[in-house]
Amino acid sequence: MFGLDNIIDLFIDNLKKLFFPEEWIELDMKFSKTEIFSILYLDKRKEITMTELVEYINVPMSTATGIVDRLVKKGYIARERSETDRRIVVLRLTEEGSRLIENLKDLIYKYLDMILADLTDEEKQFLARIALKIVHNLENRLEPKKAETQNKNQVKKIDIE
Amino acid sequence: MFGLDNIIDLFIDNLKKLFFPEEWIELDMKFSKTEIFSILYLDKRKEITMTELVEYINVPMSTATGIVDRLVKKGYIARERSETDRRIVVLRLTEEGSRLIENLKDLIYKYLDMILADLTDEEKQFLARIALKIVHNLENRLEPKKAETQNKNQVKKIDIE
DNA sequence: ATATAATATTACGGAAACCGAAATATTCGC
DNA sequence: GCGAATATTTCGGTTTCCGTAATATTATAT
Repeated sequence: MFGLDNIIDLFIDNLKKLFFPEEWIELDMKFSKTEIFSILYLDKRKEITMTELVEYINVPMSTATGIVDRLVKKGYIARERSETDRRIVVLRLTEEGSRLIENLKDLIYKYLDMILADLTDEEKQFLARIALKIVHNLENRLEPKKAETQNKNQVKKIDIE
Repeated sequence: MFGLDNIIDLFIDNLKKLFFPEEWIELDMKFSKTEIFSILYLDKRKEITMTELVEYINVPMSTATGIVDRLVKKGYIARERSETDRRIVVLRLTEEGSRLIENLKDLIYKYLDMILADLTDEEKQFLARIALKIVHNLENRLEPKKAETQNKNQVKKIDIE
């Protein structure tokens, strides 16, 4: 369509190089996939409950307990009871957890830097703009909650068959 | 440095949406990570030996045998002995395996298409060019084998401590 | 020709991370 | 106080990987 066809093949061929450089290995050893997602989600939300975590990473409650167990034992997240409702467990990153995220972002940043080394400044600028656009697109496309609720009581288009 | 700093945060926040859309789920259920890499590598190389596979996916031989066992049982790859050296096992994709790859590429293509929906044609063109550059950069950076072997018997730099 | 090396499979036992179901504990709201 | 909500614990089972060692088959070198 617009010349990305063959690029896809190229990217698939280089998938391994792209997503599994040496730098990732340590991370890969330290955490499972769900653990990484849990930490990242926690970093984003600052405070979440077990139920929220379960909804996000999409695992049974018993599994989530295990995941959190490990992360607590490793010292990356803190597990406290809510003051207002003592049934609820509140998760948050410890300082070590925050440091971990910082390091992770640093790693990603350096990795990107390496990958983008060949690009000119203009290309980088352009790429940054496009990346922003893509992320926004993603957000709208996969999470149109706000828009939905906003339009909820406005107009209801009815498809006619 | 060039405006990608905050973009990284944005991307991390959307990691899950980016890399684990609904479409991927079926794939995730059907294969382990190493299985996917094995199939993709096989598609790229057309024919490989167990040893080559092991070098690529970086697992013990006994594990690789298990991986291939599963993929053979599922009908995606064929396992034959080399005619010229009967110790060697030659792996190749079956027709069903090739179809699988085709579908996978199709999936990726559609997914990309969705993600890039917001971009103008010029932006897509530009992105294609940049992508090419990045991949080439990757190839040179992580696989300078040819250059190495060429220089092998030329000069040997000796580190002095 | 025989010993050695290379290639791969098989056979263990063991670990990590997950599933799902059921039992338990605490606490909240009514 | 009772039923619902929140989370943990327990338990048996599955998958996928690890690492070691034994075995089988074939190629190569002396």
